[in-house]
Amino acid sequence: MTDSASPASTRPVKTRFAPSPTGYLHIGGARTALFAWAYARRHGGKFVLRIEDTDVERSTPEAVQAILDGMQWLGLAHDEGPYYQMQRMYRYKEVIGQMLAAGSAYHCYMSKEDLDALRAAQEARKEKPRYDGSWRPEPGRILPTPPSGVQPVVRFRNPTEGVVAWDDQVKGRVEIGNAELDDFIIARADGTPTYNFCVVVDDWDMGITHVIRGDDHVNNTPRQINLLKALGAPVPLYAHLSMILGDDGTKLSKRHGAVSVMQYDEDGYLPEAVLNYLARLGWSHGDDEIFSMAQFVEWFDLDHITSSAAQFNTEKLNWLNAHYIKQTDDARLAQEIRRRLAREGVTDTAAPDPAAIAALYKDRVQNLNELADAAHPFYVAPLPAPELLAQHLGDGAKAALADLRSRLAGAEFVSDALAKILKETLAATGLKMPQVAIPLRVVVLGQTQSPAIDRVLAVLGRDEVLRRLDRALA
RNA sequence: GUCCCUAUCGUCUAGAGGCCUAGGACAACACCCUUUCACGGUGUGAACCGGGGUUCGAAUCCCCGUGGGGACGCCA
Repeated sequence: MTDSASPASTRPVKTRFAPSPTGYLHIGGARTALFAWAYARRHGGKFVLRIEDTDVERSTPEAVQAILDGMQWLGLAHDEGPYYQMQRMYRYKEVIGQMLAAGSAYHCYMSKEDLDALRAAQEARKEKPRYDGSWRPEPGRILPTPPSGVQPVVRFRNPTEGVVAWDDQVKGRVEIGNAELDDFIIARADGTPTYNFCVVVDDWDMGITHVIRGDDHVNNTPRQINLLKALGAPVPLYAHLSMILGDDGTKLSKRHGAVSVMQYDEDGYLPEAVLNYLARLGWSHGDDEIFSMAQFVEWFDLDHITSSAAQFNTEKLNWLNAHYIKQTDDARLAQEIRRRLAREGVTDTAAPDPAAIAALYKDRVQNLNELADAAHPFYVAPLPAPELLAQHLGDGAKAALADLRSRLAGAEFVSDALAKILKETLAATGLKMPQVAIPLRVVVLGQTQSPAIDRVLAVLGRDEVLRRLDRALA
């Protein structure tokens, strides 16, 4: 048995991102969302956000918010939803009722304890653990009498023969024998429906044509296809994305590497950089490495998704981030400087203009926090470390700085003029540029390294430069 | 244990039988630029998991190993 011809390809494209709100949006989920979003955009279709919150124990409103925040930060806007599965209970119950009536589902009274014992016995025999069908109705078969006081679960009457197959848009054709599957539970004893069932009803009701999701769902796909067929619903196309491994090649977990996308904001990454990085992680377009989301949407296809797992590489992300920071206009970077400095309690950023500082540093930093760190001494006069002073502020250097100070008093504070004055001091003292520039940097910024010192002085401004010079020479 | 997926430089990848002496990017290294450090520029080293087939020809197709991953829940 193969796919019943599904009209998926003739329906308007509709994809979905369906996270369960049991934690934040992590990098793997973000990539899945990005691909599903891009596919819908690429084909002029719709992108649905669906919150799979049927696990009442673990779902939290905070997690829902975290996912929404993450999507917003990335700029992945949905066209429909968010739908909440808990709000669709009436529909699930309706479909379960229909299936029970049609005989494609049945009540099972096996207790959890008996089920566990069954599984344990099967594992002891080195068999694949599965339900044994003891409550499955068959023609001519007499079922046991339901025990009193036991609330039954509802199981799907899975076909016992043949194979389920689909042409996975990433992995190619996948076939799984029905003999490998068992009659899985679609409604718990308390009546709440389970994952595989909700997904199927939702994908059907919402008209999902392309299911783009993580690799870990490959094993659910044959069950969902069987369910879809039992319901007479069209079977969507499936594309299973392989997982993203941590920087060290091991699986991402909450304890290890699977950080919230919002952590990237915290760490100074631009969403453009994260998006571009994610787009290239598991998908490619020839040799292209740097591209906008508009370009990505134009290029994105399922054919060029890699089928093997990819290892996350922070260094490449850093490179992209540095690139995007260079491209970003100074006004936006100034906002980022303000926001990040404020986190450290530096709120007075009136002067110098943070945009001027951004211009000075944007092509030498890898992330926004470095940019803010660079800006910090412009607002808070640094206390140069004693070692630096000892190393760089000898008598010769002090004399040179004193000479410079006297020339600076009446100078115009623009970099060209300042560069000229610096050269005058070199001529007067016979020193080389680094012999003056480095002590100057130490005194003015508390660091031995900075952009061209004339530009730094110009941005810092006369009053502040003279004040810092005087303090050091006192 | 059973089932499923997977395998090209350290990493992300190009590659759909001859265009491959395997290309690009990050990282590394070297040199250049330089007012320090970066940025930038140029260049170098670096890979088809192993074994069998198929074919005139295989990184590309098939099989078997091996490695890696996933699934086997009244979680999603």
